[in-house]
Amino acid sequence: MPELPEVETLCRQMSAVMAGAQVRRLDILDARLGRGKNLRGMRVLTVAREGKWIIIRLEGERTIRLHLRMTGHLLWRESDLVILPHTRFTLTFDRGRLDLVDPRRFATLSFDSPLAEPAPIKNPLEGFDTGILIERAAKRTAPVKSFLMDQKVIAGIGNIYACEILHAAAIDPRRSAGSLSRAEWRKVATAAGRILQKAVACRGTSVSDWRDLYGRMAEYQNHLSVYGRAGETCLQCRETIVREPIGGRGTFFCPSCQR
DNA sequence: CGAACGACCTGTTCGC
DNA sequence: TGCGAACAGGTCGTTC
Repeated sequence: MPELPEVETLCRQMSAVMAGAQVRRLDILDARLGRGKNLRGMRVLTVAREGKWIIIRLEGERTIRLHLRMTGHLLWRESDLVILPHTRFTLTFDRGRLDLVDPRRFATLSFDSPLAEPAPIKNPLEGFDTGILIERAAKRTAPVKSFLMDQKVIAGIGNIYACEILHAAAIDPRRSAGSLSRAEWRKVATAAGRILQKAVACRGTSVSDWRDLYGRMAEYQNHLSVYGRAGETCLQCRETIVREPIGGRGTFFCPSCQR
């Protein structure tokens, strides 16, 4: 589910409501998430995003690391504290409760674990270095779309935004990453920066069931050019958008203006 | 090292 | 209407 803009949205909203707050209790409802910790009385220092990871830093060098994978949702609730279906943990504060709701149970939770090796482009919101892209893509034969989604290279881009970025850059997603010219990588970098920034401003993309921390729909789904639009008309050239699997993932593109 | 593919889960949508 | 197949925002492990 959530890619960089969705996770960024949740982190900003959590930071606003949780920073400085004291944990009352943590309850793990799904044993798949592992054992909980006694965090009672600890204050939240910061809530930050690393790629698609959510890092909650607490007093005493304690951290909670959370990854929502495909269907993880986080909801902040202050009234009507009924446990919704598929709730996997609850983190209770004096002023409200943070719930993880995750139907597919792919989300993961860990405590105090070491940070992963940062990707060369660890925060696409701060801009891209085209040189790094070219260097890392050299000799890679996998499709450029899979390359954009490789978290070891760029942290945060997933299926929706990879499709949108390549359409904006007019690049065929099936081309090998190593085949793009410098000028094409510049177009990709520019498109990626612009699209991700705008998606953050829109609080993400609500395809199917994504909602923000307060259960509200996002806005970027109203700006999608290709994702989810198979059979519809390309707004750029009037050709029909197609869907074709790449790397096992549904990929949407315009066969006419993406070359 | 990189690439391809199945596995992990459950719910919803699609096609006959 | 009903039923099985296909599909879904993401990674990870295995095999070649």
